[in-house]
Amino acid sequence: MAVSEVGPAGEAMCPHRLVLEHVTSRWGVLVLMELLERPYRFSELRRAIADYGGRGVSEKMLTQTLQTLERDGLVHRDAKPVIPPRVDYSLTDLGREAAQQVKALATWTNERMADVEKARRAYDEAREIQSRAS
Amino acid sequence: MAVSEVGPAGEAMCPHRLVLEHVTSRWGVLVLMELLERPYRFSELRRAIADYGGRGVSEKMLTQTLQTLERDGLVHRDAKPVIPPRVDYSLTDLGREAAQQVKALATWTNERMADVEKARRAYDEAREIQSRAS
DNA sequence: CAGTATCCGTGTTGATACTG
DNA sequence: CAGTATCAACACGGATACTG
Repeated sequence: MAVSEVGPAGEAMCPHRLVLEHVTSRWGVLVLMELLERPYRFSELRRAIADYGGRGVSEKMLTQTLQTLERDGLVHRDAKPVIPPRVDYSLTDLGREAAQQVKALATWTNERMADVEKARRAYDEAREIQSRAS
Repeated sequence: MAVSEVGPAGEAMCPHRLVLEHVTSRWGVLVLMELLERPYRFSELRRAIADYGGRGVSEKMLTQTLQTLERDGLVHRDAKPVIPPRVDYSLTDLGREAAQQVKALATWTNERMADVEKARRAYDEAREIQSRAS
């Protein structure tokens, strides 16, 4: 069957929001950023993403993410008819543009991390004081 | 209790990925983009987001999103002690930077929509033909 | 290796009711 | 108006087993 055409709740929404959701999805972000560096094979990509920490991505989710991005024309899938199978994933021109935007966002996040953490400490401290006054 | 400190699955991950998830989250994206235009009150923001289509955001999710973004230092919350209550939300300088990145991504998505839809048609057609050869 | 298919737990979400 | 609290549903994501 076809890859998901609708949002999580199945409701209609303007089409460009869907693409935005695909691109900014949990694994979509990481896939695009990795592929920005170079093409990857399936398992290779899975390992690369695992290095970001956490549990990493399951085969199922990676497959799903790649299919969605391929369908949107952002990722190119090159399946070589050899045994054992070999499939290379790379970005299309369109995908490269998307990935660069995502990368910019990730870079910004990285640069501003100190400010964010400072804000978080201030926020938590304020709440701490407030709850103390119960 | 404190606002979510961990990812969906509860696992540890590098801190900047968390911020990225907050910013690119389902409602985070829309909140940031709306606030980039001007400050909003709570319900006003809820209505504005509903106009994007779909079911819109629930009060709970909007609250949660705003709290997360506030804690990260991206959103400023200004609660006036009046009756009935009035709370204005706006972007901090940090938040404005984030929102601009997000906006750029959304704009790109919008501009490239035609290409994406073309790719989707091609993808679906290819699968159609393949399934016909069963 | 690179998937697909299936089942299933659980977290995220949303509806509802309630408070200040 | 601007939330908080509680509960139920459902989609997401993961584990496993299987295929080409």
